[in-house]
Amino acid sequence: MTQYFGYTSPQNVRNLNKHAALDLIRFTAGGISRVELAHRMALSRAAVTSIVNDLLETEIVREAESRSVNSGRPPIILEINPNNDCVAGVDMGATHISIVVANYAANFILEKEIPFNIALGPKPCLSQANDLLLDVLSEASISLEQVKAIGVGVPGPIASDAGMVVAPPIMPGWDRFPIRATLEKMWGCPVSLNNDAELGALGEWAYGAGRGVRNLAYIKVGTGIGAGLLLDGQIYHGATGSAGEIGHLTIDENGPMCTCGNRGCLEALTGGQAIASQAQEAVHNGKRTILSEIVPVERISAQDVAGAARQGDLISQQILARAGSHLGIAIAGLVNIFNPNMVVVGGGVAQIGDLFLEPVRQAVQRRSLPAAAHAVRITTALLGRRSSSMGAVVQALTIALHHLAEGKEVRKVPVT
Amino acid sequence: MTQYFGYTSPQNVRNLNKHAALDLIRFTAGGISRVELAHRMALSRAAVTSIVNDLLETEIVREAESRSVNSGRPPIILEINPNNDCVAGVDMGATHISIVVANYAANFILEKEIPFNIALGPKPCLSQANDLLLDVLSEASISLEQVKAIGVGVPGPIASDAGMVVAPPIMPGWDRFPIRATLEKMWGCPVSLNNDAELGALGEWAYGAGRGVRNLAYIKVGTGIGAGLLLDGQIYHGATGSAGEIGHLTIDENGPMCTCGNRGCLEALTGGQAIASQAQEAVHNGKRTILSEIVPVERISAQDVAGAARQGDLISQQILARAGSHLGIAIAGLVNIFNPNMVVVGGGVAQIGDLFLEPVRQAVQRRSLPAAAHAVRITTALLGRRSSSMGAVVQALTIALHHLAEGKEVRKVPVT
DNA sequence: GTTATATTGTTAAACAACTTGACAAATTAA
DNA sequence: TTAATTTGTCAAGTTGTTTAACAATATAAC
Repeated sequence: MTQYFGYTSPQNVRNLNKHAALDLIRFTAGGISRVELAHRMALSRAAVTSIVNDLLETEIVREAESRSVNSGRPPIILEINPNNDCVAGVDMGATHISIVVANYAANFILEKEIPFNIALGPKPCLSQANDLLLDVLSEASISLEQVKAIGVGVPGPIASDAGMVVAPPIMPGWDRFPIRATLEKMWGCPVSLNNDAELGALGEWAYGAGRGVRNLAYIKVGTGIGAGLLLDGQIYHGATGSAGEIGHLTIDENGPMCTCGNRGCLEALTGGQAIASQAQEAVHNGKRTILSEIVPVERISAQDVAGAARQGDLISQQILARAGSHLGIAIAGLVNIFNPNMVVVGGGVAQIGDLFLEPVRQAVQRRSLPAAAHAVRITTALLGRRSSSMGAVVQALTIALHHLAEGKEVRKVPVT
Repeated sequence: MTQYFGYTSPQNVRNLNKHAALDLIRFTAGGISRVELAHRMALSRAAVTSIVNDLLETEIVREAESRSVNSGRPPIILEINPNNDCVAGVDMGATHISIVVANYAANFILEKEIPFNIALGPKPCLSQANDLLLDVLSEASISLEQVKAIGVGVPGPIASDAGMVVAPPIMPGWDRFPIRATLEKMWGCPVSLNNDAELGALGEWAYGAGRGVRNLAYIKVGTGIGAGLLLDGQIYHGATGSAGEIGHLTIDENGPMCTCGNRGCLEALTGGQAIASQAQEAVHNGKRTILSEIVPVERISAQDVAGAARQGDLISQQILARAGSHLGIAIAGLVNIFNPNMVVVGGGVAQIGDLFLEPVRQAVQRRSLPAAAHAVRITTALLGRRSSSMGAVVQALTIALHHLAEGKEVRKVPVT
C-alpha cells in the first residue's frame, strides 16, 4: 500500500509505460485494445495511442482483427508481432535438461528433453546445454543468430546481479561459477539466470494455472522440493536468492534422517528419493504390491510408484497419500506465512493428480488459519513438465521485447 | 526485478517524487541533503531543488544547520518540521492497550498503557480507546483537533480496503465490524488500521533494530504469536491480510493440544499461556524453583517465569530455553521460506534477551539453509513494548505528511 | 436506407516536470 | 588571496503527458 522510496524520472516514464503496455499485451489472453490499456494503466486514450504507435512502428506489436461488441466502434485488438526471431528457455534440473524454443508471441516452436546430471559440474553441463540447444535449433531450421535472448533455470539459490549460484545444496562444483557470463559469451545474446522453482511460478502465472493471480506459490516436487514465490506479481528472491527453500522445513522432529543432517525434513519424507525408499522397504517387507515385479528392488523409482498407484496398487497409493499429507503440512505452513491466492503443485510427482493432491488439500484445510485456507486454491501445474522452461521463456521474452521497445539492439555479441 | 504492469501517469510524478523525498527525509537518521536526495532518487539536483522548495513552502520540511565536510560547500541538512500538530499511534493488544502521541518529527510526546480485554468486543473496547486517548491528550495539553491522523494496530488479519478484521482467531465479536469507519467518525481524522505484528515490523524498520533493512520479519511473542513481514521495504499483507500467522505452524505433530484443534502448534509450545502452564506443572511436580513461592499455583504467569529466569532460577531458564528452541524451529521455517535479512523478536517474552534468543539462533543455524541462515541477523526489538505503537505512528505520519505534501487538508471532519 | 447512438481511436494545443549546462554560494587547502 | 571542490539555483529546452474536439466504425431504431 504505502511504498516508501518510490521515485520516477520523466525520462523513464515513457519506457516504463511502454513496458507496462507491452506486458499487458503479452499476458492478457486474447489480446487487448487501446481503450482497455488506457483503463488498466490509468492513462488517457491519447497517451496510449502515442505509446502504441511507438510499439507498432518498431513492429513489436501488431493489430489483429477487430472484435465485435454490442454497439459502437469495435476495438482494435493488439497482440505481440511474432516475427522470425525467437527466444529459448532452458531448464536444467538435477536429472534432466529441457529446452523450449518459442517465437516472440510465446508460441511454442520446438522442445527437447534429455537425461542430465547436474552433479558433473558447470563445464560439462553447460557444454551439454549448448549441444542440446544447437540440436534443437538445427531441427527447427533456426540459426543461433535468430535467438535474441535465453532464459535459464537451475535448482539453486541465485545471486541475480552476479549471475551465479551461491552455496547451492544440490549443485556440487557450481558455487560462484559465473554461469551467466559463460553462457552469454557462448551464445552471444543476453541470458537471464533464475531459480527453477521461481521460473515455474512465473510460467504458471503467465500461461498456466495461475494466470494473473496476485500472490502465487509454485511447489516443485522432484528429487528436491522447492517453492517459487510470486508476490504482487513479482518474483520474490529474498535477501540472498534462497527464498522458498521449503525442502528442509522440519515436519517431524523425530522423523527419518535427512541428507542435511537434521531429522524429519520435508525432503526426507516426500522427496522422490524418500518415496522410492519407502516403496523398496514395502517390497522388502513382503507387502502385496505390483512393485515387487521390479527387480532388483533397488531400481524401484518414484515414477514406478506413481505408475503403480495409477493402476490401482494400494501400497503405492498409501505411500503417495502419506507423502502428500506431509507435503500438506509444509504447504499449510507456507499458507500461514505467505497467505497466497493459489498454490500450484508441479514436478514429476504432481502429475499423478488428485490422488496426491487431495491429502495436501486436507492437511492445508486442517492446519491453516481458516481465512488463509479459505482464500487459497491448490491445483496441479497446467503446463506440466514445462512450467519452468516456459518461465524461462517469459524471462527471455521480457529481455528481448523490452530491449526492442527501448530501441536497443538485443544481441550484444555477434556469434563467431 | 522485472515488475510487470507498473505504470506512471505524469500527473502523479510530482506527488510520487514528493512522497519519496519526504520519506527519505523522514527515515534517514541525521537528516539528508539535497544532493544526497538527488543521488538516492536518481534525479538531477535541479529537480530536487524544485521538489524541496515545494516542501519548504508548505512548511513540512525545514533546513537544519549545515554539516561541515572535508572540502567544498557544506550541504544543508533537511529535516521534518515539527510544528504544533501531532499524530497518535494506538496499539490494542489482547490484554493491554497503549497509546503514543508524537509530533511530525516522530518525536515522542507522551505514552500511556492500561490493561484491556479485547474479548469484550468492539463497542466497549473502542470506547475505552477513546477514553485513553482523551486522557493522554489532556495530560499533554493537546486538543483532539491538533491530532491530524491516527494509526491503530489490532491482533488480527486486516482487510485494508474495508478497514476491518476478517475471521480473526482471537478477537471474538470483531469479525467485519467497521473499525476504521467508527474511529474516523469518533475522532474526526483519518485512521489507518493495521495488524499489530505488521506495525511492529514497520516500527522497528523505521526507528528500531531494523533501520533500512530490506527484508525484515518481526516476531511478536505474547499471548499469541504472530509475524509481520516487510518485503523490499513494504508491508506484505498476503491475499487476505493474514500473512505471517505463524502461531499455528505445526512444530510437533505429536505435541500438546492447541486451542485450534491441532497438536503441537507453535502457540501451544511457546505462547505465554504455554510457558505459564509448563511452569505451573513444574511446581505441581515438586521441582525446585522459586516459582513455588507464588500461590495459588494457577497465578504463575509467563512474566513470573521470565523474572525468575533473570534471577537465575534454573527451572524457569529451562522452560524458556525450550520455548526458544521451539520458536527457533518456526523461525527457521520462516527463514527458509522468506530468506529475510533480519528477524526482530519482540513482545513480552523477548525482553528477557539472550537467554531466550540464543536457543532461537541455534535452532535457526541448524535448521535453515546455510546461505539463508548466514544472511539473517536475529535480534530483540530495540523499541521494546513500543514497536507496534511506533509503527502505528509511522502510518499516521505517512497519512498526515503525504496529505500535507499534496496540499490537501488532513482533517476531514471537524470534531463536534 | 437513413439517422441516432455509442464507443474507439486520433489530433493539436496546453501544461507539467523533468534535464542540461551555466553559474552563484560556501567552504577547505595551498 | 587564490584555487579547488562541492552544494544549490536558474533559465532554456525537451519529453510525455492531459484536455477537448473530432474522425471513424459499428449497432439499433425508424
